[in-house]
Amino acid sequence: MQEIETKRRYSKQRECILNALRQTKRHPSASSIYDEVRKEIPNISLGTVYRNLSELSTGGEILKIDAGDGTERYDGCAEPHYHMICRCCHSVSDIDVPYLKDLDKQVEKISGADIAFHSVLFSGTCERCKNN
Amino acid sequence: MQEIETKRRYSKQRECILNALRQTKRHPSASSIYDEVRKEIPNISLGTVYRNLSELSTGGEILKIDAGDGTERYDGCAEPHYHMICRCCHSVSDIDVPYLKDLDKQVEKISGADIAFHSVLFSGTCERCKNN
DNA sequence: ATGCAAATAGTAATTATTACTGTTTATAGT
DNA sequence: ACTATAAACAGTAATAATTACTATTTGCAT
Repeated sequence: MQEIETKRRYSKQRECILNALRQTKRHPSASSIYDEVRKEIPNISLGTVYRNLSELSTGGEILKIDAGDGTERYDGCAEPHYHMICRCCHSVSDIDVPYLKDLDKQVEKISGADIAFHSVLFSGTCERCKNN
Repeated sequence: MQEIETKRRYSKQRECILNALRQTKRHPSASSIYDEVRKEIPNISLGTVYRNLSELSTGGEILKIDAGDGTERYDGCAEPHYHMICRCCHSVSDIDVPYLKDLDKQVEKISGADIAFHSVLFSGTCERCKNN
């Protein structure tokens, strides 16, 4: 199954969005990325941010994370990995445990489905919030 | 840590919502639960559905699942378990593998956070869609 | 340099969800 | 059974995140 070949053109906006994402360890929402890139391109449109984020994410260059709190977050690191969201401050952080690829195979067997990947979201109280 | 004691009163609406959820193996969204319970209580309000769903879910009687497609889904089975969403038909199904409770402990150690639980969402093509 | 489609800015529309308000109703105390 | 009280309600308005639309700009192949 080949992806549809779309000739993508360079755009200052997309480059700036990608840079902003790669320069942070946070997992910003679309609107905070918007705030960030506006420092560089003051009249960039929020729609442009959304369009590029979803394009980059379907292109596999970034990761889209469902934070479970009603906002999508984005991750400049596209390698599959797990996340945690703090129930207190709603920050999203990377969790450095190996991706359980066996789990996908196991689930394929028992469910009959094709599994592309899985995501794990830990929920709890982050170290900072724990110590007030 | 004790939950705040709220004296809850019976309501036909809440009972009907809970029954609707428990009678299905699907994982309906708020609006499809609304459609369902309207067969029984035609003038029920959508706000009532949302209010009861979030109350039942914080009360631990049902599960709220982030489908990763912009809608929250609800599960009448409150035991923690994993789910799969089909990228084709967007149906959510239960995945019958044991909950990895060791993972929570492991993550607590390496992250310093308090982990309450984790959720796993498999993404792929369900058996039905696979066979068109 | 020119033409064309991709990408954009700005705005409007949509969707899911929450908040508000005046009315109804479950239930505890008489 | 009667009454008072606050939980729950229906109906509607408001909010928030995201997507769609449109006329204009721009990257890039010829």
